[in-house]
Amino acid sequence: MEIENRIERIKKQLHQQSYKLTPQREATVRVLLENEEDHLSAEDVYLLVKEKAPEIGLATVYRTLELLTELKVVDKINFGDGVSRFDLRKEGAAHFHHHLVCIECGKVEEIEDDLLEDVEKIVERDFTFKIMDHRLTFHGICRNCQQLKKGE
Amino acid sequence: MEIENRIERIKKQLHQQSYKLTPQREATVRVLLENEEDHLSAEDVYLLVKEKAPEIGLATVYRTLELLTELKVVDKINFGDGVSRFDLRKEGAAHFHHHLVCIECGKVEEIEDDLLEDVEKIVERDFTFKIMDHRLTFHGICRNCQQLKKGE
DNA sequence: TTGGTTGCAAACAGTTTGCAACGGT
DNA sequence: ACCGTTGCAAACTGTTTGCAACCAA
Repeated sequence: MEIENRIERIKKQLHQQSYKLTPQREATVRVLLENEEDHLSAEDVYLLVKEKAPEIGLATVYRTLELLTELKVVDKINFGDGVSRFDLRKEGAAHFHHHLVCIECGKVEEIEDDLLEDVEKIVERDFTFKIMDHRLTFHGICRNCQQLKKGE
Repeated sequence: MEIENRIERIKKQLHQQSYKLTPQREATVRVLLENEEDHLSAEDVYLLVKEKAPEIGLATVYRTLELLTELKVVDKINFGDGVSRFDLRKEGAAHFHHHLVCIECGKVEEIEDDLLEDVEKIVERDFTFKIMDHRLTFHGICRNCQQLKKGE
């Protein structure tokens, strides 16, 4: 099963830096894996983890998410409301994926395609800037809301 | 003088929506104009405004910045620390400009060029997503820090 | 006199931290 | 016994809100 594999790999990653995959941490990772497309906030993760491990504390979830961010297992993102969201990094993905945020319904869609190769070349050349990562978000109206507006 | 012109224009924009350019608001706008390249946080703005108008309250600054954001005079941005920063929109700029954030020294550089035209066409076509605005940030190492690293 | 605006303080939301207790090695 | 980890509560930070006072039209 895919999930078990990924947990095993994360476990090894933790061990390499002499951290442990405690039950609380495992439960947290499991929630992230099971809701991979969902852009959960720390609070969201907390509530979901609580269903399986009711004794867990919010602080532990925060600490785990911070740890996972350091290990680059997840990315901490921020769509402008004051809330951090956490996104699993795809295996071997060199770059952060992009997001489409609908300003009508708030839905967030992900784009895996690397659209920025050309743009990055230009930036690196013209600004002598060594790019390590990027964040690209489009704000607009999603397919669904476009349909709804037509019917108005 | 350039600044006076821009204030005059913002004043008109406010009046059109029956808001007033009060002394506090003017002082706030002035600070933004005088620190145009600086990506100030609300707190930053507050401290700078206080030098000229010591009686102003933090809440007023927040309310003014919110108002200016609504009017699209400024853009509210967010580089991942928990702080909102405010950036004057260039006159007539259809799109938000881009940023280069240096992960060594924290400096933020701006790019005015619209690099995303082609990418946007692809996204609008492939995802049926009507793009209204975008945010693009590159994280990496700036010219300066690259030099410093060479010398190590 | 009305309605937008202000300053202050209190409230709030998300996040972090201090600390004593816990648990595996 | 040690040391990383946990849960809890308190602290903190950035932001928002309620409200009485204010001020220009």
